[in-house]
Formats: sequence, C-alpha cells, structure tokens
Amino acid sequence: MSDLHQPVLQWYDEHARELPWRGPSASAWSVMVSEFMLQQTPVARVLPVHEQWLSRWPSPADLAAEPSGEAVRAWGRLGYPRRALRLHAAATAIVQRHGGEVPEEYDDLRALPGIGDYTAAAIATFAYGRRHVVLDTNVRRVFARAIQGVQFPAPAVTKAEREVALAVLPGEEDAPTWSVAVMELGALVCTAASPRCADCPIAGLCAWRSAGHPAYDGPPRKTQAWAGTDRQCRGRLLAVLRDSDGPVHRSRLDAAWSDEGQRVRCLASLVEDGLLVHAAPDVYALP
DNA sequence: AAGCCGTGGCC
DNA sequence: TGGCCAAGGCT
Repeated sequence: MSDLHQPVLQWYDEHARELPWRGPSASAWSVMVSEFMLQQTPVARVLPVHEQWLSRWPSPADLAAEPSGEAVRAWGRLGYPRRALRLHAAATAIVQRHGGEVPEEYDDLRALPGIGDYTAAAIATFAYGRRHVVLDTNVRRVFARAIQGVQFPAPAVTKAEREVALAVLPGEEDAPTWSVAVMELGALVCTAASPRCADCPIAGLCAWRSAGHPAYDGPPRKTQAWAGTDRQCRGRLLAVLRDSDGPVHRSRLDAAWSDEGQRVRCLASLVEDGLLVHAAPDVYALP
C-alpha cells in the first residue's frame, strides 16, 4: 500500500496547480470558503468568486456582520445557493461559539451548518495539518481504480472505502499533502470520463489497469434531470433577485417562468429555504 | 436512504 | 448534440 506514497507525492510536487487556498499563506477561513464553494463546483469557476469573497470578507466576523442576502448575491452563479446561506450561518456560529476563529477540531467543524464528513476532514487537514480520512469524489475514484480495481466507486461511501483510505493514510507529517495529492491526481489524471493513464505515476501499481480496465458493472449511476424542473425554475427566479439592486415586484418574477403553478411553488420553497423574503405584498427581496 | 438542490463546460 | 460531470450536504 505504501508503495503508492512516494510516486504520488513526487508527482504532486511536480504537477500541483497553484491555488490561492493552498500554501502556508492561506488562512483557515480561506480554506473553509474554498471548500464550501468547491462542493460540486469546478475549480475554474470558484477562483474569481473566492478572491472576491476573501477580499470583501477577510474573516468569519466580516461575513457574519452582513445580512445573509449579501452572501447569496455575492455567490453569483456558482450554483446551489443554499451553500452561501450555510456558509453565512457557519460564520455566524464561529463568531458565537469559537471566538471568531475557524475551529480546529473535526467534531467542532462537523457541527457547523453545511459541513459534512468530507468538508470537516478537509478543513482540519488542509488548514490545520491534522490527520483525517479525506474522501471526496476524486479520492474515491482513484482508490476504486488503483486499489479496488474497478472503474467507479459505489454510489455512496462504504465502510470498506473508509477502511482502505485509512489503511493508506500516512502519518500526520505527510497526511495533508497525501490527501491533496490524491485529490489532484483524480482531478487532473485519473479523471472520470477519460483517464490519462500514460501520465499516471502509479499506473504500474493500478489494479484496474492490471485487470484490463474492466467496465463499470455496478448499479446505474443516477443522472439529474434539468429542463423544466423546480431546480431550473428556482434558479431563474433567484437570478432575477441577484441581478437586481433591491426588492423586485412579482411581475418581474412572473416574467421569468411561465408555468404559474410551478412558479408559485418554487417561490414558496425559496422563501422556506431562506433564500428569499416576502418583503411586502407582491414584493420579494434577498434576505 | 434515495432524492433533491444550480450551473456551465466538455467530448 | 446532449448526457455526463464537478473538492457534497441535508432530509
């Protein structure tokens, strides 16, 4: 197992991208903001927004001091805007419970809104050098192939995956670099659709490659519908608010989505989620 | 625990 | 062209 360490670490040393939330100068808050934004959103789209956020809100207290609607607006088109709400709520909790400092303990991080197993491990590891199993989609795919010998991991994280990841996790000294290196390998080389095995530092050790790249034979992987869904409708409605300076009249929202029943339902769900407020009769605004 | 939650680029 | 995919979390 530890045969993997040296080649992966060396490959990372030579090929790692320089990203603003990596390196010794990045604050824990910068790491935390990046992890929220990177949940299901590619690096290239996160970069400019992350820079704006850190410039405008250099600490959790700076963000917590503003209305949550400012976070939603500044989230722009990153998608899944509830993440902006949760990040704002997490910043508020950090001010209230942790003196304004991003907590260092996994359990404290895990208790914050919007932080699940992956993000708690990532912040503890990358911001504080702690030793935790970091299992994101990239790491899961690399281990599925290199160690388990299958093309794709199971739909949900399994106990066996956690055990494998823990078994190959190096000591605290190398744990953070190891995790970010495996993630980077998955992002740049061991990609989902067309892996570049010729450029892979562990191709010679890869169980999937040794087995002749057998095709995935697990349960069908779910693909998300989009056109005409509530998600598309919610996105359209929220975009109207984001692109306006202040509150908007309902007529503007009516123009954004023709199906009235769906529009009314989605408007209600946005208010329920806290992404919109009903400011006055027929007037909506960001919170 | 299976389904829901945005958005845009890519092959 | 359009399904697939991207540093998940919540219920």
